[in-house]
Amino acid sequence: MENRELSRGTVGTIVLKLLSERTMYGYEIIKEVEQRTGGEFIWKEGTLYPALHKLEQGGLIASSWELASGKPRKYYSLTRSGAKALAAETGELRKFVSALNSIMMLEDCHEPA
Amino acid sequence: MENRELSRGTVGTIVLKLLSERTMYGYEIIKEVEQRTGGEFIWKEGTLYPALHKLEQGGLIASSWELASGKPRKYYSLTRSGAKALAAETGELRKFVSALNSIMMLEDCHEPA
DNA sequence: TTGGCATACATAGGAGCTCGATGTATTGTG
DNA sequence: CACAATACATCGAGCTCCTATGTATGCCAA
Repeated sequence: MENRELSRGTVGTIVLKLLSERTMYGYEIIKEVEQRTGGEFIWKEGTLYPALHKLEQGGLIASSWELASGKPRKYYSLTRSGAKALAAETGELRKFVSALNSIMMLEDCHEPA
Repeated sequence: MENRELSRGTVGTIVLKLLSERTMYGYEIIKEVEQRTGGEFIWKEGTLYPALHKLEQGGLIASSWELASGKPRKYYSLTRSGAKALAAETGELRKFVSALNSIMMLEDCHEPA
């Protein structure tokens, strides 16, 4: 993404969303985000790890170290509070995009099948 | 908006979009944005005025003082460079929303009429 | 075997943007 | 006549994300 300000405020919500689908570790999240967005969102370690720590401190996610192919990985999972936060933030995001469209008229809609 | 980070990076683009429709002055822009978004985007003076100055410095908009009902107003209009920037930034915004949807699946679509 | 790359964690510092607060001044209204 | 709305402007605070840096392991190729 060229405009580095746009992604602000979305990192935490995206992490919660991914963890609501399955347990994941940090590096895996970075790669998953990059893949799903077709390389549009490329997060740096300095972006994700502090965000994960903050989410854990807030009790929205929980972590546990596990061994995979000899390397220790810190797996994160969504807590009940995290699920609530995800719902709330998804609503905020939806309102934001809707408001943005009311002026910019981006019309990010798919063709009917 | 509750999440104050979301609006980051969108102010300049929204201003360009509004000025592409008609010439406007600062205070008018604030009210127009508030009205069109149904109160979702409420910009403060400390948000808009520095943004306007930066856009003008960059040559994307031009200003001229005019008198309306005794009060001096600084009217802004889009320059040719501004129109180009608007097109580019609109594309960026569209890609951003699309990438966001690829993970969050907000589906901000309207019902067919 | 040794160098390089991907993997995997982490933190500190800097930069940029928006908001809150504050200031000035005029117009319209109750 | 006081107050709200209009209309401009700036400064400092706060938050987030990126760059840079550091550590360490596993794997593959030369």
